[in-house]
Amino acid sequence: MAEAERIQELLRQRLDLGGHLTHAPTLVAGVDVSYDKASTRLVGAAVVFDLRAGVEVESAVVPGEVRFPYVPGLLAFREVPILLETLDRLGTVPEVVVCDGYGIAHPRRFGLACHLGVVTGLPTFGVAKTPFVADYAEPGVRRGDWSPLRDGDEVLGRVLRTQTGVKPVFVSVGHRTRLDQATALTLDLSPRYRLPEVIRRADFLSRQALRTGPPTPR
DNA sequence: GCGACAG
DNA sequence: ATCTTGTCGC
Repeated sequence: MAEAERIQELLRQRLDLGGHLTHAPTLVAGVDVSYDKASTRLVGAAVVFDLRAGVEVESAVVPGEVRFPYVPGLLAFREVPILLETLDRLGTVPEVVVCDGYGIAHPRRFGLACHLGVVTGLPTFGVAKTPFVADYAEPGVRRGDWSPLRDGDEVLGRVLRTQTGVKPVFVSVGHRTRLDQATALTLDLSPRYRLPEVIRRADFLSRQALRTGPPTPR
């Protein structure tokens, strides 16, 4: 595990926080991984949406095996392998990838979204459901309201209200994406529910494959 | 030393 | 992540 932290440190040197999405992206992908509590089986899923047309373009679902334990701060080592395979199955190259978890708002400033971004070279950002690191004040109650996620002087992300009166999500940039873009995209992708549509869909597909997938032993 | 701890 | 029904509220 000390080895993983070293790799994390090396990859972090390739993180691009200055670049940004050229303009409003059209093809946006969402990725997620589901696990089987009774075995080492896991399933990765990626869903691509055409934001302009407002429709799902395609999706990919890939089964695999757990090869790394869950350790807070090292989630990427557990999920990136299957996510790379999953993204490879896509027929299109998304302009940005939304991850279920954190980007820069991480103990060593290199969460899942940063790791996946550096390894793929694609712009990425993370949308997490629960707090991890950094402090914050509860944002306003209206959709679109947000408050900074901060650790001392540095702003690591935003606590964003995607639906009025609903618990907020935690947004942080991963690679080649700006916080304001990640915020706007998260809202665009969440017109009806708390989480981005692409994440909800990827979660659904991976979970479904986990249920349907196991060949019934005889 | 103790508690916290993305998914 | 995963285990899990009903129930409160709009």
